[in-house]
Amino acid sequence: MIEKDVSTDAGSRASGDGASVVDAYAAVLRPVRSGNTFEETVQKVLQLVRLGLVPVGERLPPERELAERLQISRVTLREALKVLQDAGVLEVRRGRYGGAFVRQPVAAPSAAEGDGEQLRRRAEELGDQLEDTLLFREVLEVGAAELCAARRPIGAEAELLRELLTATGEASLDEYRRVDTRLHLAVAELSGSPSVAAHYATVRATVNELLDCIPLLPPNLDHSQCQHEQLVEAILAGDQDRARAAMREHLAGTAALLRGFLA
Amino acid sequence: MIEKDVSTDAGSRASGDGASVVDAYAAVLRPVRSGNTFEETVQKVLQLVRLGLVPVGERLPPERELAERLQISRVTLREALKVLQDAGVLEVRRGRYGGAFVRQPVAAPSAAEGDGEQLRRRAEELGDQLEDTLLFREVLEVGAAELCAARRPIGAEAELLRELLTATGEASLDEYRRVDTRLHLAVAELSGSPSVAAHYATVRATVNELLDCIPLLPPNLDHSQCQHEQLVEAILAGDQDRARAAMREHLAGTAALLRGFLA
DNA sequence: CCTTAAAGGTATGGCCTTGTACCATTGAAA
DNA sequence: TTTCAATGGTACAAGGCCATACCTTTAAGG
Repeated sequence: MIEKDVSTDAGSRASGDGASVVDAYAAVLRPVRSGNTFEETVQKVLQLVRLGLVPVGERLPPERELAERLQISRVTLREALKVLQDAGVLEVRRGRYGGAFVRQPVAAPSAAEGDGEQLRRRAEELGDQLEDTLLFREVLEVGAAELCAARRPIGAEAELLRELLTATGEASLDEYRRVDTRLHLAVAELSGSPSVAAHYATVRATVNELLDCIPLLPPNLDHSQCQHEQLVEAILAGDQDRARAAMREHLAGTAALLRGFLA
Repeated sequence: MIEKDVSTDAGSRASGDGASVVDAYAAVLRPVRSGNTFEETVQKVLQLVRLGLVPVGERLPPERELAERLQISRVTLREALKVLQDAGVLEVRRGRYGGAFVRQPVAAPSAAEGDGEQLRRRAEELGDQLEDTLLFREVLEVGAAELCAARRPIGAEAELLRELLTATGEASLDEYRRVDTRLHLAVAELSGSPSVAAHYATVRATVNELLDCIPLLPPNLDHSQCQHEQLVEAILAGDQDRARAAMREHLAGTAALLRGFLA
């Protein structure tokens, strides 16, 4: 019953009269593909680099393996690698023991342009997507922390978390972001939902791109590490509420940092 | 420092020695596209139907509009519609005031095959993806409820939630699933993150496909409605903790129902 | 009736993507 | 030194997907 306003409007709201509150179809009718295969592939490979999964100086998996895992043809993959090579992100060497190596990123000219300039440019490119990204990240990470705690990792999984926690504690400024990313990604993976992990990886790559524009200060780092400890402790204890709270607080710090530089 | 185990393993773990705990690349190196454009388009259109966004008897937006919103060519869209037409999901009529109309789904032969038979088949098709879907759904919905409460909808947004709540309360068994979906989707949209809403739509379409295999009982329905009231009340009050708790409890019911039929 | 606007139906040429097979280079190991 | 296997580099033909333009059908409204 009551097929009036709320229900029957579903159709008309989207097509004709212009979205009273929300476009009912908006969540479904989005672009099927975010670009051509080649562009998406460039982003995927960039993710491997931005997330620090392939450290500077290391090489990507061989083309044939990459193409297979990404389910694309080697030809298309190579087009993407070519672009990244031209952009100076990768260095490709031939022959046995060759491959695509991650190059040292060009030192950001942050001294030449007041801190935050580059960040603002990036943020502008993202537009509304920035807020979306930060919110989506929060949903994913807080949820992952909670699921992870609910599963109460033991054995090798618990050991992995402990190792990563130690690593973040001992990491230098240079490697901190990379190790930090690995820790968060591990939590996402130990949530038990591959989808959560995959989407987190995508979102985090975007966030890292922004974070790389601003300086990493030791005080922030100490504070961050303290929260990491809280988080891992809560997860290993199986305390969902504390895990969630610790993660949320941790994220609030990052979000505030970014918003601060943008304001 | 400590570039040992945890960090340096990133590469080798993925390529060579076989994933001690998790494959470090797993979250990133997934198929770039989940199939050809045409298949993905079929799924998108099916989503509109499964989510009840286009009710039985109503018609989809015109081909030209659909193609534009999905960012695909009309040719490809038409191939997808053709398949759905052949499958009996849509009825396409030509001429002005024509279009692709949603047909009454064929009555499930649930009487002929003991309840849950069809469900088990579907679940088997999904495999590991089922658990992933349920977990991902929980993360998205619980997170959305919390964000939604944090934004504390007012005015038209609050009104929308109230209307949908009333609609679910007064809905008949036949329309319940559709209106329920609309309510949940509204919460996801009011989270402020389009990504959350979009992914929820996808996940929910899968869940609905499973739910449509099992009978809807009035007792479950009453219980569900009670939780809806709790949820909306908490959201409108801006009470994040209660909103999260209400949503989680609500989802636990559905998950238990599904798992029960599968066990 | 006839007109007309809105919808689905069809055809063509071109670019993107793929699968497959084969070539070229390199450095470790025999 | 020679061999060999792993890795990047190249070529070609088939199919997918797209933009565009145009045709056909239908029912409301004059």
